[in-house]
Amino acid sequence: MDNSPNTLFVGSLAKGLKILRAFDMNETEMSLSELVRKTGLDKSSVQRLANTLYLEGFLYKDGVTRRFKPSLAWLEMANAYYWSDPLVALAMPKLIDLSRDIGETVNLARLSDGHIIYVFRLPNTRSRFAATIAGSKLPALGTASGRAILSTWDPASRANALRDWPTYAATPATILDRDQIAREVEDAVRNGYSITHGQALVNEISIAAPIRDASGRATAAVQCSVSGLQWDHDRITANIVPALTNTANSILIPSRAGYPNADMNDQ
Amino acid sequence: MDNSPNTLFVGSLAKGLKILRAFDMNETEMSLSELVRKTGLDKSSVQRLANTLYLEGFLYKDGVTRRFKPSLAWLEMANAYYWSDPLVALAMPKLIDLSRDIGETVNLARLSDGHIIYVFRLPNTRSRFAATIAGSKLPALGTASGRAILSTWDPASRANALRDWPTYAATPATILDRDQIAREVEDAVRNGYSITHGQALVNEISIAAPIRDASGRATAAVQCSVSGLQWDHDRITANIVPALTNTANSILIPSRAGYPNADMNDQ
DNA sequence: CATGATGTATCAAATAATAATACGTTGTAG
DNA sequence: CTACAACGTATTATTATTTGATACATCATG
Repeated sequence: MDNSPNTLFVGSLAKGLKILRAFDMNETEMSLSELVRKTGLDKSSVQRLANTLYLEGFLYKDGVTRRFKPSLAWLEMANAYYWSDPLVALAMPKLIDLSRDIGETVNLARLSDGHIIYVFRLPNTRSRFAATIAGSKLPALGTASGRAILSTWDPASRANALRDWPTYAATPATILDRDQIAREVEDAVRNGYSITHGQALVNEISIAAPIRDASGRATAAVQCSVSGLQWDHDRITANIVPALTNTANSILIPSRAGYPNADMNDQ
Repeated sequence: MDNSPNTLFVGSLAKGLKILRAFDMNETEMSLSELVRKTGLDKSSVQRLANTLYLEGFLYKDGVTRRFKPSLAWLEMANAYYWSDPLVALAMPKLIDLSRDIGETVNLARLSDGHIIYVFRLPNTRSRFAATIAGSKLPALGTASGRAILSTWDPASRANALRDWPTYAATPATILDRDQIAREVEDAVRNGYSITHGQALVNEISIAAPIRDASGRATAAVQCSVSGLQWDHDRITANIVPALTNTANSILIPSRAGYPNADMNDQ
């Protein structure tokens, strides 16, 4: 496949990871042959690799159906991530306060390769399941968080992102026109926050404010999601935006002592 | 090491996983040589494996310090887990309601190999960071959730667990005496819930109710954590316990069509 | 009962991972 | 200012490990 024929590259490990990545929202548990189909790997390889993952506790295996699925070890990995990302510890208490304040769902979003990943979420109302769990991934250009982040970038980087980042539809209302998205980002530059209607879920309004680093540039955002059936633009501007932007602005990312602010996560 | 000399076992993959597991609460980012020390693997192996994990996007690498740390891919794995565990979708909306009701932190806890893993958490008050992030792992016998779960087991299995499961201290107040823990479990059998004081965090009171499957046996629990400085036993019994047990009882795990209720996760 | 799909087990062949070694850089101590 | 130690990186011959073809077992279907 895409194996670098590099001597510093362990193909078997990469194949194993490919099996881990085969599980997602749509494929929550898979048989051996389904894994073969989805990964494109050899049957024998999948057999050995999946078995290894099973023996190592990274996959559960149903004794009856023989199907594999993710194990709780996957959550322990998330836990290790949470400890490793300084922004999480920094933002968590403030987002908890914000969540209590406005009584609506708030999220911490991070940028990763043109996509937004929700790092943690504090749901306050029943909502679509997808909107309540961490680790969800969306094209950044289609999210309030992505646009809020972009609004802090210099014009050149912004233009590149607006040209290169992916866009695909999540709901019928998803905006795919890059010029229109560019205008939304311009709005965010002026306002200090971004707002979207039904981009990820129908009738969901998202409001996001960027979390700037010492240089003023953002790679993360605080996002609030509310129901379009219960909130209109005026009430959002009055009751949510101030608290949201305050929260985002109060999160001060320390530039690493000795080094310029190099962030491992962004871009 | 502990390699099964099995032909269905891929050693390189297992070593790669060992590197992933090296990251935890205490070691959030590691250099090459730190990884060598922590994993016990050969320097060259770690070099190749870590490099592979980096190329595959499972580790970030700081360009300046050359240190590795978990990537956002670890959260995407958590996301796949959430989709794969039917209990999560079942419990999430009810826990959100519960969280609003009582205004305190509620968790979904799962049993895994004598330990409790917090599957998701809905924090409502600032608290110790460790208590706000998913994927945390604690010895089941030391947690309200673990005891609530055990209280639903038949006496024989319960006795085995009380004998075999690990116990180690998380706070100075942690109870390590297995006879005393057995009495706490007996209390839970009578009451339908379990309550602990300062077992995981100082001054934290935890209350947990078991989530029973069709046979009446539990491998998961709803847990609520409150501050011992603000809550006493009476108020907890009056204001939290009813809502908590109601919530837990309202979560009905469907036995899989055609199969007896075989759960891949437990024991 | 035959057929096809799937999970499991085995084994010879050779590819792909190994670990020793050497090199370049950085930071510290003498 | 030099020497040394610690670390990350690169290279290579050797060999062990992974490979994938094959065969067998089990189960569901018509």
